[in-house]
Amino acid sequence: MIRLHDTYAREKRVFEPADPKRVTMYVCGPTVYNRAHIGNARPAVVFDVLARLLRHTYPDREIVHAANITDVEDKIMAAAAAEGVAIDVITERYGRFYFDDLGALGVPRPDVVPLATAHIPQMIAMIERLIAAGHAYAAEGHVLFDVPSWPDYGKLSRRPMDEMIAGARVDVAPYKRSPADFVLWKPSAGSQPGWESPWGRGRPGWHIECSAMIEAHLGETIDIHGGGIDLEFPHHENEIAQSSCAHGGAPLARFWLHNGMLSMAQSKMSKSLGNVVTVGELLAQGRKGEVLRLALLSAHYRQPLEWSDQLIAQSKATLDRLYRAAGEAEGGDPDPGVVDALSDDLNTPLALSRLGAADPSSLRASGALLGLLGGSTETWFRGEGDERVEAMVEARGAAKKARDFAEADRIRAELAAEGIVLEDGPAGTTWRRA
RNA sequence: GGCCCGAUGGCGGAGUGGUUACGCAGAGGACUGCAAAUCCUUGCACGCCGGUUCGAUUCCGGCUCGGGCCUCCA
Repeated sequence: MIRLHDTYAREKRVFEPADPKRVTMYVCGPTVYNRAHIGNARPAVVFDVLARLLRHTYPDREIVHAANITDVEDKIMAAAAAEGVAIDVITERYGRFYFDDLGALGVPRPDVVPLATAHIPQMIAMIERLIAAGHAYAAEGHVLFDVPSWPDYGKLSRRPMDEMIAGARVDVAPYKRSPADFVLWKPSAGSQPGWESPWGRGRPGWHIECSAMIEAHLGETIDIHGGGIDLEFPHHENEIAQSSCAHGGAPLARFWLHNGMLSMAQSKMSKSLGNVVTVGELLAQGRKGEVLRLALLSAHYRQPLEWSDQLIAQSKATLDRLYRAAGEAEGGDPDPGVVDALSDDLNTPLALSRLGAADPSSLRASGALLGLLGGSTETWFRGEGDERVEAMVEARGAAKKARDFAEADRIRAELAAEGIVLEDGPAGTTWRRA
């Protein structure tokens, strides 16, 4: 039995898929205009663990994990203009980087990866339905969602609608009926990417993308919708409004899950603040992707997590210990304690602590649920084979046998200087990279 | 200012109405030629003030501090 914290209800609820054959999950993906930072990777890792848990819990059902790519957006246009290249040069480049980075973190490509630009007709169709139903209106080339027409607006984020309508902090565009109304479609100038529509040449607003792609791939009501807590308002609120109004009031998602933010130097990791470290940079520093993954899972997904070198070092130490315990075992079933911990709203820190009590083969299987411990222990500690090191270890063994400890220690120190640690055991000497 | 979330030992981080995980780091010991790894032992906490209760870190209220969001900038 899985229990998940539903942001909408603000409590943990027992999760049971609506469809006996299929489980549907959608997670808001990136806008591809630059390299992903480690904070961007948190939802991808967290919901990958959830997908693994769902596959384990519902082996007879199809698990459909979808995550979109936003490939039309003003920031992309700005990035393309800055480099003097076409839009799709930017989106293809950073889309590829994104999946490469996630792959390094042990996150496979989701089952469905819809591109916004591949769903323009579906977006237009949904907007037309919203207009027909009286929930949207066209004005000066824009189409706006009529927020006051949807009384449940604000329920997810618990914001009183009258305040949103009354007090907008930004300048309100004159064509808006209510300050709270948001854009579904906006006009594109000649040089901007655009598509023909009933309202002229234009492009979609950000929020309608997710609603249309969810409908196209997963249906009207999905089991789980995930994303960062910073998307709760307005993005997810708007998604709910659009989808529910287009579907006669049907809820968009049965469970809303939100991950907490990563911080660095005490504040949210974000480009605008400059306190960012990208996955690519961390990998280039020699950090192993699996270490980064464990670091991201070391706190409960809803808690904020402070990213630091110490966190990385601790995660590395933890993985060293776990790989040692796992040895070269394989097969086995996941430890029930680990499964229970994950089933309780994805309690990864508790699951991690219970990994320590599992026997080797169970440890491997339990690790697989978390996307950890998938490689061989020898590779983990040594990386590529190294004949030169082997020869030095052998030479030191000979020196030891001759009780020439000065020579043996000299060789050991020489290897230590390269970050190679020797360990003398009953079965001989082994070595590893620190 | 509004809404929401959090506050646990040197650090990270679970959990619980009463005996309070786990990991890292530290200390002592075993093992080792010396180490490393491993094992054993061990010190250290529940932001502040009230309330409920036989009893609160755990429930309730207030406060302080920190974080997130506050609309076509996501």
